[in-house]
Amino acid sequence: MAEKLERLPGFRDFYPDACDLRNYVFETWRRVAARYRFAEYEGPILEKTDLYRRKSGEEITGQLFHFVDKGDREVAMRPELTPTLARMAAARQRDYRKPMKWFSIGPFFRYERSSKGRLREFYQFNCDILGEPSEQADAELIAMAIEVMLEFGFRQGDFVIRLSDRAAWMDWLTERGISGDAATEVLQAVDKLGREEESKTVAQLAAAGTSLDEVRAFMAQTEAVSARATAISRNLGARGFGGFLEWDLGIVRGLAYYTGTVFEVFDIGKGMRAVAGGGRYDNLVKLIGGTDLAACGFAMGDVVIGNFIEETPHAKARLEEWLAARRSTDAFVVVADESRRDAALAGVQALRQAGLRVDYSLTPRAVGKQFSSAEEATASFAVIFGASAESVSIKSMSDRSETACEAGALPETLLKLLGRSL
RNA sequence: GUGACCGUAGCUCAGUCGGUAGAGCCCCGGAUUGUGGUUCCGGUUGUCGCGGGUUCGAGCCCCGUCGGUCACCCCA
Repeated sequence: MAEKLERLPGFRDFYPDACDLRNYVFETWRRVAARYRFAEYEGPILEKTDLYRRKSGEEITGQLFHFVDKGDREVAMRPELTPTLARMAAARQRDYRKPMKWFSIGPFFRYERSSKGRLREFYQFNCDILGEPSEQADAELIAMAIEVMLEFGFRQGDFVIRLSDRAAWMDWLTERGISGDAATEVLQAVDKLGREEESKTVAQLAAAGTSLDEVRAFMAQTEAVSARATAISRNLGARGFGGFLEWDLGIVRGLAYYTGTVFEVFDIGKGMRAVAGGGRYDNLVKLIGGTDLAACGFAMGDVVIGNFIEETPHAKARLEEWLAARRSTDAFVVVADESRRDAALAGVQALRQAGLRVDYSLTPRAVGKQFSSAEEATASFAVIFGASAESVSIKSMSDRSETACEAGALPETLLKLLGRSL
């Protein structure tokens, strides 16, 4: 009895349309990274499970695809790149001039129930700056995140950068003598402000030794909260990106390993979701690799940004334009007389070797069908090999005008018609 | 992990009171043996997600299970 071999839940088949969208996203990410002079790197997809335990604790294994390999090693499919980056950076940081501006695009896996924008398999664009403690690095990353969004065709009003400073929170808590679990409680309450019932928040804050009013007064400061925050606002303002910023000290980002600035790219349309997120994590490289190295970075996933593009008309239009260019065909060779198939094949190869995008029917088909295929392929020209030996006809698919030409002169003639040169 | 809704052709879906399944799209062929987007004609495809139960009889009702979607939890 043959069991149905279906795709695993939360994993993805990339049929051509989905693959085109994915490649559009990747290409856009790479183009922006190149502009900001980030170097591309990649790490292994499988790592020791301990690498993730070290950073996040044992609970993390509940959300990992992990198993014991044939060599009795506990291994896990990577759920994120930062621990790998920390390991790699710590091991070889002396080989690279600082600051190290690195980016990566690759697949990640999380064992959790999938929902909108969250699957078990997803791709992420990770950008990090290592070895630069100044907030000028944080600002550079935020600018890059904004530029990625602009490159996708998003505009002011589509998204905003929500940012906060976790270090300012830690200073504030320390001044009040709040530390350890109590500090965690406060940040957790702050994270849930607006989502949790106020009475519960009030009680939680009181138990930790502060109050909702005190917290709100602190949060009202926005970019004046710290010298670092002020510098970031000034930096981005100088670039003309001030309008994208929204200081909100309520952004704590999951109480992770962040030590300074934290920010997220937020969809302010119907989605109201984080499209990308990041921040400064100055202690992680030391924790994982034993070497002190200041670091900050952000990541953007392909699923949410893909949805956001599809839902935003002007971003989608840019995608469609890219797809049309990618799918176009310069010439479709029509074999109108089968006795000329050899000559047509020679023509196909000559055109392809000249760098043109050329297609034709692999097997004999009615001429009308071949033209339909040319139409379907959005070909600019049809090149017809008919009964009259030695000559071919180049027909414009748009205005239907035909140009006769010697078979040997086909590449030059067609390039000229396309407005390109050899 | 909790809850709600949904699983019928490759896709989108219809399927009445329980009586052994249909449309559109797509794809392929033809009308049309050397010239296109239209039109017309024809054709392929289903363990009705899977397993069990009720029934003379289940796509339909009941239970379970798997999968999908959404909300919550979480979000590195």
